[in-house]
Amino acid sequence: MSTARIAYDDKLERILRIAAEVFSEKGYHRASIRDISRATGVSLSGLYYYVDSKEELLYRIQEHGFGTLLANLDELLAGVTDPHRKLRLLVENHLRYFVGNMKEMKVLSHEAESLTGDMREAVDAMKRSYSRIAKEILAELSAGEPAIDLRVATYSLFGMMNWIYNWYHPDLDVAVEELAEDIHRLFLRGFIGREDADMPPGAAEAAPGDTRPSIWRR
Amino acid sequence: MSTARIAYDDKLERILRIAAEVFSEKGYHRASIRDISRATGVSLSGLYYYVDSKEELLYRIQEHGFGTLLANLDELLAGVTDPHRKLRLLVENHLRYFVGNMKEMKVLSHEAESLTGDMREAVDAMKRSYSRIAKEILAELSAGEPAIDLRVATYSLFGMMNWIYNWYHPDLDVAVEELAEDIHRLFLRGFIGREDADMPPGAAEAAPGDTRPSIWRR
DNA sequence: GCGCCGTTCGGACAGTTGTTCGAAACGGGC
DNA sequence: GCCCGTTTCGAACAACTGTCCGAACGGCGC
Repeated sequence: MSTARIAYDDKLERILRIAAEVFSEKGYHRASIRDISRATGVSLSGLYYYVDSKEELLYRIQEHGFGTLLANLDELLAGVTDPHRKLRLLVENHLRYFVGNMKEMKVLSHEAESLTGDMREAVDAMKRSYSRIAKEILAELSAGEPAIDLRVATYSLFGMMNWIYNWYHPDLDVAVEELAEDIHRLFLRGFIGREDADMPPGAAEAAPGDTRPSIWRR
Repeated sequence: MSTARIAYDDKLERILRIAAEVFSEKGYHRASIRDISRATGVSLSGLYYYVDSKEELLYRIQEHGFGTLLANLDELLAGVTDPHRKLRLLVENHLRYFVGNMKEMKVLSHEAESLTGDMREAVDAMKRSYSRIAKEILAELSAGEPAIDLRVATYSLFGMMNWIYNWYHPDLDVAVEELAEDIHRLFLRGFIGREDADMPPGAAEAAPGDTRPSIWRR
């Protein structure tokens, strides 16, 4: 019974992972269930044993990706009070997962509007709490006198980070560590205005290398 | 004869403008030619008198948008030598058009991969020359010792600017002028590191208010 | 060996897609 | 008033879409 459950979960996970690849390559609407059937080796109707609809496939991919991103951020931020450190951890967490799961993250970033109804709302809610965390960190960081509109700053940060699926190639470009460092520095100096003022020692250092290569296996 | 030509052009332009709206609302693949027929009031087969295929519709929208963006940038940069000033003008030009033509620009940003073959290549070529201009400005700006990888910096800037279709609402958010100022400051300080050093007076000032509200009418 | 139940799949369904074709309507110049 | 090139459209096409149904399969407990 338990081994059957595990087999079921494994197969579902495999379907989701491959579906994410197909969606990221062709786009959600252009990709057909038949494409996913072909890519997974599971028959057309067989897919419907694991999932109720094509939309649920997209939902579970987004839910899974965003859930992991959020959970890991919570874990990383636990006990940390210094906002400089928090920002650094957020950027690093975000980019590490983005680069480590480019296909899935492209689907998260690019297919935001492809969900409808309750599933759309559920994912949007996660997105809202994620950006609220970021916005609060920036508010602490600017401490009273934000020279730059907080909404503009928050979404500029996300823009820098989420845009990478449009250009970043792990083979050609700088490694993730440097990418995270560059984007962190770019944003922080721009936002704070003065270089590293008030920053406690170690706040800008990289987090210990907790790689966790795939969101599908923890 | 000439008035007929004008009528033809006007109608084609109207079709493209409305098609851009439909594409931006439903996405290119989810929107059907029938949707565009309904929105424009032109019959299904009537559309094919103006355009050879659905893909050409998308192509002409992207071509038109990018072409205007590039042409106006060229015009603005003509004769300007100071890289600080150039950057400011680039950001302002980009954001002004983005905000003034949000629907079309969303189609440019979001449907980059929806074109194929030669049309894709043609638009990609425009995109390449646009980012080359930006990259060269950043190279001049950093003058020999770029603390941040140039590719990372360039695409971070584009990320900030192009992401706005995901969050910016003209009614709720700061005006375009402030948006451009914030993003310009955010990026410049982050990239240069020291505040406004070496910046000639007036370089950070806004360009004269040449609004040009729509790319479809010049 | 038998029956059960979780799993798999071929084949079909109705609806939608982009595109085409031939004919009709239009309008300016004779 | 007629003619001819431009413009418009209804109707149809084949291909493809997401989803569903009923039958078959497989291995496990008895």
